[in-house]
Amino acid sequence: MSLKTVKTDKQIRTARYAKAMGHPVRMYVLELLSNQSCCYSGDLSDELPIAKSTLSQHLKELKDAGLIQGEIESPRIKYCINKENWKEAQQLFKQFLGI
Amino acid sequence: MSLKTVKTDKQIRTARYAKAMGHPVRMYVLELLSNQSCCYSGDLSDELPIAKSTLSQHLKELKDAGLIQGEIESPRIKYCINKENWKEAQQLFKQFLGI
DNA sequence: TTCGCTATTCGCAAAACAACGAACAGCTAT
DNA sequence: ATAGCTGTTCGTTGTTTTGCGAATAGCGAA
Repeated sequence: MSLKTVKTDKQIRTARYAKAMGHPVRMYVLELLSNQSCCYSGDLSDELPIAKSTLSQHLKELKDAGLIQGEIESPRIKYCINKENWKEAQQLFKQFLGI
Repeated sequence: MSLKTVKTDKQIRTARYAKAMGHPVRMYVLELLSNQSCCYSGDLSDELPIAKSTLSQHLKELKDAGLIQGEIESPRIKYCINKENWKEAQQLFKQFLGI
C-alpha cells in the first residue's frame, strides 16, 4: 500500500457515516427513524427547535450519506432508514469499535 | 421534555464521538490504536501523507473528544486509546445502531 | 549555553458547516 | 387560474474545519 493511499476504502466509508452522525439533530433523526420505521418531515420540524430550512439541510446530508431515503406522499415526504446502508454502517462500526 | 431540549445528552455525546470519527485520518489513527495498543506521533506522520502540523491538529481533536490520550516520553509522545471513553463509545454506538 | 530533536501552536487561506428568512417548486383542491 | 399546503433551494452570515509553512516550546546531550 503506497503512502498515498494509506487509508482504506472501509475507513473512508466509516468516516463518511460518522460525519453524517456528527450533529445532534441528525443523530436525533436517525434514532427516531431506527425506532419507529418512518416519519414525516413536517412532524420532525414540529418537534425540533430549528427552522424548516435547516432541518431540510440536515435531511439532505443524511440522504447524501445514504443513511435515509424519502418517499413523496404529496404534499408530504415520508422519510425512513435506508436498510441496506444501515446494515453496512452497523457492520463497519461493529468491526471498527470491536463490539 | 420541552421543545428546547428534544435531543438527549446521550445523542449529544454520541454525535460528539461521531464528529471526531468523521475524518478518514482520525479514523485511521483510531483503528491503528485500537489494534496495536499505542503508537508515536512521529511514526504516524511518517506513514500519513499530511503535514506534521495537520496530524497534530487531528490528534488534538481526538484528545478533545476524549477518545485518545498521550503520554510524554521525551522527546516523543506515545498515544493510546482512552479505554474508559472507548468503552462508552462502544456502548453508545451499540445501542444507537442496534447491534 | 547551544544544538538537535520531536511536537505543538500560530496565522493564514480556502472549504465546509450550520443557522436563518425569503423565494421557489410541486402538488391538490377549488 | 388561483390558493393553500409541504418541503426545498438560494443567498447570506457567522463559525468551524482542514490544510499548510513558519515559529515556538520543551527536552536532553554535548
